[in-house]
Amino acid sequence: MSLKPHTPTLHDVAAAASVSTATVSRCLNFPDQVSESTRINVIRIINDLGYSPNFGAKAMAARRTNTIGAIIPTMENAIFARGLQAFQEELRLHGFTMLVASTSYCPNIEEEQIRSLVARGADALLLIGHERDPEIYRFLQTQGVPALVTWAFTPGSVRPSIGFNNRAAIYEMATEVIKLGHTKLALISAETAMNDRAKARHVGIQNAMTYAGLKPSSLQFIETTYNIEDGANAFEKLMKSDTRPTAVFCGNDVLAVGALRCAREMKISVPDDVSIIGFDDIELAQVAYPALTTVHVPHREMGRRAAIALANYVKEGTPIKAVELKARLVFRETLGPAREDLP
Amino acid sequence: MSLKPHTPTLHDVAAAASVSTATVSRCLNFPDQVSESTRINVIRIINDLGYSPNFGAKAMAARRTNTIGAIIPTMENAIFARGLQAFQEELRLHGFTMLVASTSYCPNIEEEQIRSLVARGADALLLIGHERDPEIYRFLQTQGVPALVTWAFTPGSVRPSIGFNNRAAIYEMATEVIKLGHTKLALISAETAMNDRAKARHVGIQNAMTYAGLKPSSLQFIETTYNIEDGANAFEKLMKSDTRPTAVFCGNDVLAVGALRCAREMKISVPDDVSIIGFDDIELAQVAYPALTTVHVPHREMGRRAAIALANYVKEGTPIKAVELKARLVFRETLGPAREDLP
DNA sequence: TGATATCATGTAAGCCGTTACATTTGCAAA
DNA sequence: TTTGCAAATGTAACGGCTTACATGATATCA
Repeated sequence: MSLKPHTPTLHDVAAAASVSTATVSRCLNFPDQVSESTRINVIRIINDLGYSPNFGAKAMAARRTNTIGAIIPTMENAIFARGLQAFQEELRLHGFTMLVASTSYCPNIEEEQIRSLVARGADALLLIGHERDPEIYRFLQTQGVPALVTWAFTPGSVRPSIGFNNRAAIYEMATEVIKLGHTKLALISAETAMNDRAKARHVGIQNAMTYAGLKPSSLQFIETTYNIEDGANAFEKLMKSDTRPTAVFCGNDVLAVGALRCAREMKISVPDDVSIIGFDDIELAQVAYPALTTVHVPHREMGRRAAIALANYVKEGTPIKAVELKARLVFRETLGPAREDLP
Repeated sequence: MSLKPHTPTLHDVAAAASVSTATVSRCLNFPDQVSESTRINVIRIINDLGYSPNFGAKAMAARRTNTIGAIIPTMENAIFARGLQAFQEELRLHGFTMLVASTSYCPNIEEEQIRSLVARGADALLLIGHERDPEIYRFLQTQGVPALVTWAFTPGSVRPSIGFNNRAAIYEMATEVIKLGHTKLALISAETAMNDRAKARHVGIQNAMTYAGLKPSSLQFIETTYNIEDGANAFEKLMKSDTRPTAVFCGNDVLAVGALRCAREMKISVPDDVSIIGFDDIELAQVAYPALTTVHVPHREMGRRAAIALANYVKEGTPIKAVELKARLVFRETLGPAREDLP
């Protein structure tokens, strides 16, 4: 319906400059293959006409888009924002453009987005976590689109990934928590279906409990979606249960902040009455009051490394090799020793 | 370098199904124009082959991409996230896909991104704020790509926009602040160059001061980038100046939260010693402690309306008409009466 | 001076879909 | 059986760009 006022094409430029389309194309893509005089002339005409190459046509002819797609669960909170920012910045340095899509943590939408980005000609894909329908990996295979998994590093996984060991990181934290005398633990988690990170964190805590002689089955476990509100609700439920935990792990900082808010509303003192532990260490964590004890994830580093690996792979075919980064415990103010006087 | 294992094309599907490419195309785009038997057969083959249409080719042939681009200053914080989410959701309902790009508040990058999205065939663009090089508007004109401005509604502007009146909103807030006895005001703002929203907010406060008989030039004004850290630094500077303000407006909630953190570190009580006012009302504002008094921006509504307007324009040519939404003052805990006993 | 290498430019064949238009098929009515 | 029409399918042009290959012009050297 929007009747376009004839967008100028390569042809138009070529005609106006009295050269062939090939020459114009070369002016744009291989300037030094063209004599200076023609180049200057062509460039001038390009500007005059307001010419802009048609991406689709270009992609089709060149069979390359210099585009890398990133598919993340959500843009709503800052969890992936920083890593993505770094990814993009690094990609840019290598001459690539990033295309983002988000899935709302829904596998179907993820599949749709993957297909969409592939159709759009993404030269490669950045994915979060390993776990997804094998059909999808097969599809990527047929389409010849390499995909790199981040935000997770699972030793011995088939596919290379750049990330950290979710299980080990939370295991370490849980060990510290237990050392402080906590025995009644709870975890407010993301839904673990098709989410290997969430699963790994669940297992990590249980491992630590087992190691410390606690019954892993005593870990109170709530799955929920990732909003501040959800964190608050889950926390409230825990606090009202008859086996009130003394330490609450949260699947991420957003949930933890929600829990914190709920505690404030319920006049439950943190960390005196209950400890709260986050995950990710996004800015929110430092700003929260009391400041959140959490697991620091090397977002930027992860993004940067992923960009480099992917760029090199697409440009030179350098095989992608897995990289394990370290998550780090950050002790702030929401973790304290367990109260002894509770029922 | 990445030698692709021949991605299946429409032709391949057609050959395998012993029909023409036209028929396959119709199976995908107008299923009811095809007999059930062939359709089923074709679909099966499409799945077998893992065929996926080439976006570029499709765009070129159909001269339409069903893609709408959104160009926002940043994804790092949540300011635009919610609005964008709503924009995308609504777009999806209308059969469009959203492509996002961010500019880091840099006009050059913005121009680059606009060109990139146009080249990618965006049927329309969502832009934040009015102010940009007229050259860009001319370019969009030549390319026949409609653009809709949001996050701002400037009465009497040439271009239709869907947003709120930044000046009026902050004017209202400033009036309330002044009513509480504050006379020494400060504003921690985003850089105002090429940022009409920031400018409008600056002017809005000054207007309110003038109206109340205060000297607008007495407004202490700091321009900075948008990070928590920046908010903290700017706030510290203000608190150490000899004309310490009693109320500090912040260009957004992120800066305000930074200011809040700094106040805590400096043992300055909020709102007893100083009031802090945010802008946007992102989730952060409720979670902050003390909870932030701020200006609520109708993010989701804005995103939704923009999506509807753009979708209808692209599909049916319905002219886009400007919509003014209302921002709302939200009084929480960081605003209190001015202290009288200060020097 | 003629042979040859070098550089700038042109020609035209794709890349992969969509769609206007043409053709074939199937079936009901005459 | 023939005619007529609608439904199903096919044919092929086109969209904008890249690039292998061909051509033409200049410079280099023996």
